Amino acid sequence: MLTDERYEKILKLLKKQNVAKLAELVEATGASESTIRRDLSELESRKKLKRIHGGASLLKSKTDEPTMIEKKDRYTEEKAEIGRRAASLIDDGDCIFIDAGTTTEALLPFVEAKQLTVVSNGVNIITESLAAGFHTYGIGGYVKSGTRAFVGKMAAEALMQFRFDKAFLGTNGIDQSFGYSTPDPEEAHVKGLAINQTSEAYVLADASKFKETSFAKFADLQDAFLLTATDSDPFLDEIEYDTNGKVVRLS
Amino acid sequence: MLTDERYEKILKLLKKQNVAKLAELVEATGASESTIRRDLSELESRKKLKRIHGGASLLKSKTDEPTMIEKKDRYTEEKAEIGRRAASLIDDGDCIFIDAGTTTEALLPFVEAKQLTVVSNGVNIITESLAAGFHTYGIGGYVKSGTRAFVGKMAAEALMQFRFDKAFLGTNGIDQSFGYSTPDPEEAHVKGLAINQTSEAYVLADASKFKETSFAKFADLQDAFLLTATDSDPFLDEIEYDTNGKVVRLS
DNA sequence: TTTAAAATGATTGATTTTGCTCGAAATATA
DNA sequence: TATATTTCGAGCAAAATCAATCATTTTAAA
Repeated sequence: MLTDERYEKILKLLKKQNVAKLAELVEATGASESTIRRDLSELESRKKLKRIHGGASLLKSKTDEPTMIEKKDRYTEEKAEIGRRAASLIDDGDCIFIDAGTTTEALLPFVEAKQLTVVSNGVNIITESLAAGFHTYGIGGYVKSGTRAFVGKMAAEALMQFRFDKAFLGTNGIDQSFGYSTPDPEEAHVKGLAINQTSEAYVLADASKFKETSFAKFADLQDAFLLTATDSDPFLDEIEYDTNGKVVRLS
Repeated sequence: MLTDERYEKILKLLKKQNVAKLAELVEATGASESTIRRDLSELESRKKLKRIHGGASLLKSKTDEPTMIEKKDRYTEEKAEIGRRAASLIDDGDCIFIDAGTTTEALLPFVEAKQLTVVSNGVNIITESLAAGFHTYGIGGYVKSGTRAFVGKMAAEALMQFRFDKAFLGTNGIDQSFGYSTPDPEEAHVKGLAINQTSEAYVLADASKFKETSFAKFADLQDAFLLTATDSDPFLDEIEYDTNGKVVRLS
């Protein structure tokens, strides 16, 4: 049995069972314990699986979503300030789009408007908006497990049916030449469409996103206002100069 | 039994029952009391559950609405049994529709399939399906605040783009002449469409729905299988006779 | 064919996990 | 309140698993 062949078998069995005991893998491959141990070490370093005492398990843990929860804890202060500022832009009776993500999630708690129509591609946002008592629309489509955002063709088509007064978007990178970007092209597409459908677009970002580029660009800097938690940052000044004032400052 | 396997089992059982006694967990895993105690300590420190004297309980997430929780408490046993039965109908690789509502929410915890595609009009269902690691689609549209269900024209159009192996629906009334009905015509419309798009439709209902009629009819009794928690009820026999066997009995 | 390199399987001592026991703490019962 | 029962946590020894090592086999290269 070739080495790669064993790797295949191990991963296949794992996918089937989620976890596998060392003895099971020995049985399935016909190799010795030592070899399987070495295989597991190798596959672990390749990020294909996780070794556990007595065997191995798949990486993706089905039940928990550490990314969302962990992310939420960080930068809480800054995000709250961003949310506060964004909320102050909203008028009673507005029809707004709120992007999926943790930064945009900080917006709704600060909204003062009594009457508001919220459209979102984020499951978490939808839940919050309902709890706040606003008229709420979700765009449909495939739901990404990480960010819990609707993406894909269905999401895009549904989005085309709306027009917004304001759109609030998250981002993963802001770069002077590459513009706004995010890791997933599918999500980037939805963000881009949202910007097309709105009168005013705002990108909400904390300082960790400055001068970063991600895989998929969704807008030029000119296409949206940049909204951050601070008023004085040299990077902000540069952006403001480049875009003829597309930066939100606290008035 | 591997450590991670036990963790999974413990959490799964907890999700199913909300609380679990130590003895139950010992029974379910085959491990000793000491080991389960150690597992619970570990899982508690990971914030996955809360230890209580005699066992463990879920820690309630603040995103759940109080109204939802209250409703959940009632008929819990019966709903769990309905969920169990419905889940047993699902095969690996199926593509299923799950209706919004509390009764249908009891389905997912019992699903054993590894690979499953879930389409739903319920925000709560979408969240659960994601947590369970399934491929998840949401139909879009206006979100009703009470049931947190997508409704309206957008929802209907989105639904038309899918075909299901099985559809699981909730209802508010089952009547021999009026068929299946629910209070909101908008929701009724979506339910009706879902039935059109599926090979097999199942209506999940507890005994409180028998001989009730609600405002808006969404299907005739012949259009779907009736799935309840019991096998012996005179009303079931009548339905079965009227519909030529459209009642699911435990086999 | 010869030689070097890589992979394998067995062995061994170290480490981790497990189940049991027992006194303490919490809960239920009288 | 007092007493009985259950549950808990810590310590310990047995069992399972692990990482490291080394001799042997297989593979590749010269």
